[in-house]
Amino acid sequence: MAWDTAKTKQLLLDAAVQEFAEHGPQGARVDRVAARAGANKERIYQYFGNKERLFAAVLEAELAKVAAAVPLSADQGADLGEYAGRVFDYHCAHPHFLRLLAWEGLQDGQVPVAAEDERTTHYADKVAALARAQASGAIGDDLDPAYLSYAVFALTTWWFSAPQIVRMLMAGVADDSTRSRREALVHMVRRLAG
Amino acid sequence: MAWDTAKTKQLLLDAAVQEFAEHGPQGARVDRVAARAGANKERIYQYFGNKERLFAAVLEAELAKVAAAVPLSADQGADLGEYAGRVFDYHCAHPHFLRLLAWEGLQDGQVPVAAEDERTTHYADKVAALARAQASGAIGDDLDPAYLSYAVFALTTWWFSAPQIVRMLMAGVADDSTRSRREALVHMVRRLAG
DNA sequence: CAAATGTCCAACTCTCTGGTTGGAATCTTG
DNA sequence: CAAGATTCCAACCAGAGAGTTGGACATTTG
Repeated sequence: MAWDTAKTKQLLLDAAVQEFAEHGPQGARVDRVAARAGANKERIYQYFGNKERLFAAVLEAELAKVAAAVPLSADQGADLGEYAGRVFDYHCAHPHFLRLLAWEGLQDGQVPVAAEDERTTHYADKVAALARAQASGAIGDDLDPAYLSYAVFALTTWWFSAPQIVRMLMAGVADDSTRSRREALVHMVRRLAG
Repeated sequence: MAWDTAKTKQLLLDAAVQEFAEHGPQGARVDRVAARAGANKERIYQYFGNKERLFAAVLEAELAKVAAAVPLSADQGADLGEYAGRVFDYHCAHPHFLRLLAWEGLQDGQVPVAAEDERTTHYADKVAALARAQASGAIGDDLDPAYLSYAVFALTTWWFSAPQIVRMLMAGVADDSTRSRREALVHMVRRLAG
């Protein structure tokens, strides 16, 4: 049988995504990643160098996915609430992504953020799209567009970042389904966008 | 000299707060906690049992502090924006607390949340205060008070939960000082409260 | 003061795990 | 098909770090 190194590498990366999302960069076990992928531990060091760089590779791969999955163009920015809803939907479907991001945020200040320049321009694009929507009058312009997008991301993702707090906070809510969370989110973002 | 075990225990707890905030439950090193406190590692096992229970003790201690520091009574709830501002100020002054909470949120689903019942009623009180403020007409009532407090916490804390993303998001903002963040936050919460 | 109890610490154990290695199997090339 | 390169893997290594222990010292109690 012919070698299929690309496939092995992909299997390892997928396994690593799961493992890192569950346990974080510290708790993740290289052996477990290899076992999940049905490959040998040594392959990881051959392909990715070490655990730290494997984590970086995982982050970059997932960032690319999410960037492609939920674009924000100028016209879509017109209904910011619905955009937030779509981001929310994405995270519901791929709950591991925000865990990876959360772990990245908690990393030691020493380790550089993965693909920082690329991501910075990516966010700049989003902010610029909001600025255009404001200029066109589609949404209110009393907030700096960067702060407005801050609000969108904060409101959209905090369900996933602090699930234990959300659970305690929502203990008394009659209907706290995913659907009603989404509705509340869309409602709140629309109001913020004015 | 008389033994001062209470002091040693407190020193260990303080050191553990720092260590866990910086490195998380996985990355924290028991030896380092002992060294920071100028005590012996064995004291930790004597007083707290093991690393996991030390982490729980750390969380409970800090939760008690924060609950006492930023109360939300019905009348204070009238200006929800200013309440959010005060919570923001607290976290600026004690940045380690939200890191602890973030790590708690990422824990394995297996380990029980520290002081869950107590915290649940604590949050229920806050939500009830908001509900009263809504009933009195001080703030708008088109949002479930639980979702409203979700928004307050999400907007107030995401700066700290995802600092790397905030940094990239704010790269193009002329004046992104703590002050302007606080102003934007108060403004956004006021608008949400209607 | 002497026994009992509690506090402290240096040194130890033992498991876990990131990373390596030597060699076997597989593929490519001439 | 032979030589060289590449992929694969089982076993190994070394260090780290959670948790323990044995005994020295301090304090209380009778």
